[in-house]
Amino acid sequence: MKDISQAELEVLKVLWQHSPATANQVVEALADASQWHEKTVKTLLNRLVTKGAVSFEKDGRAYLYSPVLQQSDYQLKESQSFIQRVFSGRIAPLVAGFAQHDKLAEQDIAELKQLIARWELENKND
Amino acid sequence: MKDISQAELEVLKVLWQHSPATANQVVEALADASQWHEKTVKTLLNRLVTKGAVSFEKDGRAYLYSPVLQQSDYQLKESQSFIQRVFSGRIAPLVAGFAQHDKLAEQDIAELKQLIARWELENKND
DNA sequence: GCTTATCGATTACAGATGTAATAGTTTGTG
DNA sequence: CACAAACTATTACATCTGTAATCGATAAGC
Repeated sequence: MKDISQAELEVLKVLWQHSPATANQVVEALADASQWHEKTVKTLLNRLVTKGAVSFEKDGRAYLYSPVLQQSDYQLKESQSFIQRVFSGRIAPLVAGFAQHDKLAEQDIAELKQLIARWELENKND
Repeated sequence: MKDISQAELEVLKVLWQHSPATANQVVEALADASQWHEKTVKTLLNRLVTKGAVSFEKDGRAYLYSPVLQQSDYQLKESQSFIQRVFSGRIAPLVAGFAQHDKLAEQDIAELKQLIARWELENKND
């Protein structure tokens, strides 16, 4: 699968939230957040189809688009490549950077603690 | 500062590890990891200079290159934009994804626990 | 049935990027 | 001093990306 560009990602996000969707529904969903012309959004949809990240089925004259690439798969793959590229594969330094610059909220800490606890339960083979 | 491309980043990494460095030193440092032609590396160095991410001073006929953009600054900025783009700004889901796919090592957990502890010390105003 | 509005498909075009090759300049060497 | 070697600067070029406009088909209304 070819890389998804940043503009394409915004379109994909819409489909992840609600699919299948017509091109116009996607255009409308993006109307608030972006200033994209309808033609632009349709080009992006097309490129996503070409890249295999989105599929469609005909519904009369219009198409109904659905994501093929799932959000969780995208997130995992992008996370891994990002962490590899920028932090040589180590995840803690990323979180540490956030902590140092006050980008961590109470909620983040709580969630991190919880998932650490879960991890330790499942890996109690110390 | 214009965006640093992925190829440019590899060059920057060399300078973060050792600077100042001549173009040839950078070329050699990249010789193992990549198949880049010498000319390619020099083009990338040039683009980094144009983008303001790298500076140089003349040393005879050759230049000595140094990073202007610091690694920690780059990491923080990229992390924030990545987390925003891919995880709507929440960092815990990223770590959770790693945990679910067994991408977390003992050491990662240890580091995370430690930084959480530090965070809680500094934010004991609950 | 014909025309028009509406879809998707195709084409456009400038800037970024990957990956070099060539041109121009300086310097060490004979 | 002249020439060659070694640097950097400039140029090249295909592909990807952002951002649309135009073309061609088709469905809906009159």
